[in-house]
Amino acid sequence: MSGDHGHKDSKIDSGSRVNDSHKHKDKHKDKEHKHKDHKKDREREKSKYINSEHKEFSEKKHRDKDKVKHKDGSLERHKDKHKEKEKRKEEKSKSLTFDEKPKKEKENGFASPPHIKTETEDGFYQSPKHEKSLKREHDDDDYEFRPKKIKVENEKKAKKRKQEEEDIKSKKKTKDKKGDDVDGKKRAKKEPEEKWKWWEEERYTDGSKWKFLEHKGPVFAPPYEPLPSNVKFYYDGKYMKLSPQAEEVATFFAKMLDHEYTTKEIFRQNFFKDWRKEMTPEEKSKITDLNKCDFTEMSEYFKAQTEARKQMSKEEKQKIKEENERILQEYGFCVMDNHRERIGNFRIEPPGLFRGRGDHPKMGMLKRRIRPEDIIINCSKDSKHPKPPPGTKWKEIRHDNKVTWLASWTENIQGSIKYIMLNPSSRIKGEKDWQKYETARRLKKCVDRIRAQYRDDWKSKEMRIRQRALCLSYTGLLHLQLALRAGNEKEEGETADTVGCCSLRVEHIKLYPELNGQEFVVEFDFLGKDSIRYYNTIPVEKRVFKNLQLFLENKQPEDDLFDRLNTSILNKHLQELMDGLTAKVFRTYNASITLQQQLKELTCPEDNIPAKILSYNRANRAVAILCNHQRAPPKTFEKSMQNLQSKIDAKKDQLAEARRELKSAKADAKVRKDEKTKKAVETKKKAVQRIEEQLMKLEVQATDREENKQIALGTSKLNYLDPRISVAWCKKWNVTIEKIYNKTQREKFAWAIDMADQDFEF
DNA sequence: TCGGGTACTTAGTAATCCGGAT
DNA sequence: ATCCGGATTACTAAGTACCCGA
Repeated sequence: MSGDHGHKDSKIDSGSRVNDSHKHKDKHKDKEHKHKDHKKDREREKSKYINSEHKEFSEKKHRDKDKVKHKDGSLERHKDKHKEKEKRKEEKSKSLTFDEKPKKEKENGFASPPHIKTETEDGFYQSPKHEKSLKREHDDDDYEFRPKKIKVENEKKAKKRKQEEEDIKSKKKTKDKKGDDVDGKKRAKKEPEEKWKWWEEERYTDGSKWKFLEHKGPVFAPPYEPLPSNVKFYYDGKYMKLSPQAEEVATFFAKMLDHEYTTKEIFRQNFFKDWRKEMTPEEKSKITDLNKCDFTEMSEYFKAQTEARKQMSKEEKQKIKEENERILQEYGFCVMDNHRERIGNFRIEPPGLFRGRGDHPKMGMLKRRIRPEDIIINCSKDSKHPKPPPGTKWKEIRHDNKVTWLASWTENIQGSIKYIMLNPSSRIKGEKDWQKYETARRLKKCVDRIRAQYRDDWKSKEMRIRQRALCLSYTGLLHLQLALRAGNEKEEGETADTVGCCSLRVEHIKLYPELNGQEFVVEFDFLGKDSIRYYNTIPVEKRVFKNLQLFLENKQPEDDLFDRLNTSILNKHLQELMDGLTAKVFRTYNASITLQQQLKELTCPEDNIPAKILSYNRANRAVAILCNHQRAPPKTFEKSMQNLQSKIDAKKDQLAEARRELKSAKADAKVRKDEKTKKAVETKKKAVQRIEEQLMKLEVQATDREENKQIALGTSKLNYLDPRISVAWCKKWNVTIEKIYNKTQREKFAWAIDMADQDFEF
């Protein structure tokens, strides 16, 4: 097995997509040039100060992380679209070209996080490419694959690979990692097939994603059930019977009445506009003011329904559960190349009101009901095609094995396409994931080269090269150090105003020649993906600072910071530096390398298991902070902390009591010296120990939770951390994998769990 | 080069599940 | 048996990346 997945399958067969003659024309092109002076009264304030030296996490740092509330409103953007566009065009035409080959000399020292150096020094695994990739070769990298153990497996694999088209059921596996048993039993019934180790098999080299694909199509949202007649809607205080269509849309609003969304003006406007489209002419003429609409009875009705659902008897609940399970078994799986694979989202999104995140101009719009006529089915020709519901037709059936989706439709809010795809545990997702980490590992090997190069180019007399280096230095700064997202352009007025690296505007950074005793400090403050605030201050080299100053010159706050840079230019350039390198690889690389480094640093060999896990979580946390993965502090957070604290207090009392007992038992034993009392002493001693352990466990838990208040670990764990690092760590310290990954995660990372041994190095 | 389109990953939150405490 | 709260799962929005044709 080689990790040397060619990373651009999609490129291989460009243009060969079947049937791309289908245009989806229902795109929303009616963007009235609305004013975008929408107030940025962002609902999110959960921003957090991110320490610039995120690399070194000490526990203290976690505890006294300052929180900076988002006092905002300052980032208003008043743009004249036309002017803006023209300006852009003009600037783009002067755009830089990065046509030169990178130089090779090194001169390190760009404010690089220390760990990176360390990492690059160990040149593990010289083992040169055994098994070259099936796809294009990469200029250099020996993809050190994992040492011996894996090599053995490679042989196994070699044998297997012939069977390719046949049903390959790898007999013999089931080295159950303890704890899997439970799952094992459960699924054994449903899945006679033993766990398939796709990672021991050959990948497609022709750009196809599968040879055979059969599924039953998606599950549609249940049809609308009109309200009982006693649930009434009032307009201007008077009862009014709504037509079914209008009523349905009204219920969407009624269901959200408790949510603060419904108080927002944009939401209300959008909703009302779309609602009116569903009304009969009479309704339309009557209902002209949303403020006069009274949805409370509907709202009450739905609340009662929810309540009733909760109160259902066990049997009823069981029945529902079984029904769901049945649907899952029927529609939740497909057959792809001889294997039954779980589908990720087999249900069509039900109609409702669009809930954008942050300050979204389209919040409240009606998300329409999707019908079979909207659905494109993708499956293989020779499969049993899914049947549309009686009396309906699919929009189209195609057989495109260059893509991974099973069904798709065009959504009416943004006009984008939605897909039904496989679960992360599937081969097709897993391979991609694995490949992603291999690309990041290749970056690790040349990151020093990249850094050295742009530093060198910087000094170049030649303007062109210098400019290229500047672009790169932002890469160095923004991607390597800060792990920012790339920052694609977005259509204004279509989405919330958020930015990433390339789309940063002048108003998003501040330069301080001196701040808190540090020289040349850059402050970042902007809203990123999902309108999560990113705030960070970081000292930079003088040269970088000066260049940034230059960039800010003669610009308005709402101008682009990097006016000649966009993700496409950036990625094109990165591609030249390393095959498969794109902006997002830096995030993956950064996250994984940080985890590995933090684990090394934080894990104490003599710690017990809970303490080790705390260390793991802290390492994970370091990454989450780096990547700015935040969450709203759970509503119940304070209370749950209190509960935990009282548990700890109780435990402490218990411990004191146990100690007293032990003492008296000892005294007793001294006097009496018989077997019985001796035994009693032993028992008491054990009790004390046990309680001490429990106490310590609770305290660790409290620390962990406190530190986690507004940081979400899940996202990085699932998307950025090479699972093999975690697996290796578990093996090294004898921590069972279940402590780190839950069942779903174990399924997703089955490949890593199976293949990584404790020596794995990212 | 630009806009449009497509495919796929990454993201936070809401809903639901489930197990332990009462 | 029920209730509570944390853990898990479901959901779907919001990103990245890259292709294509004019």
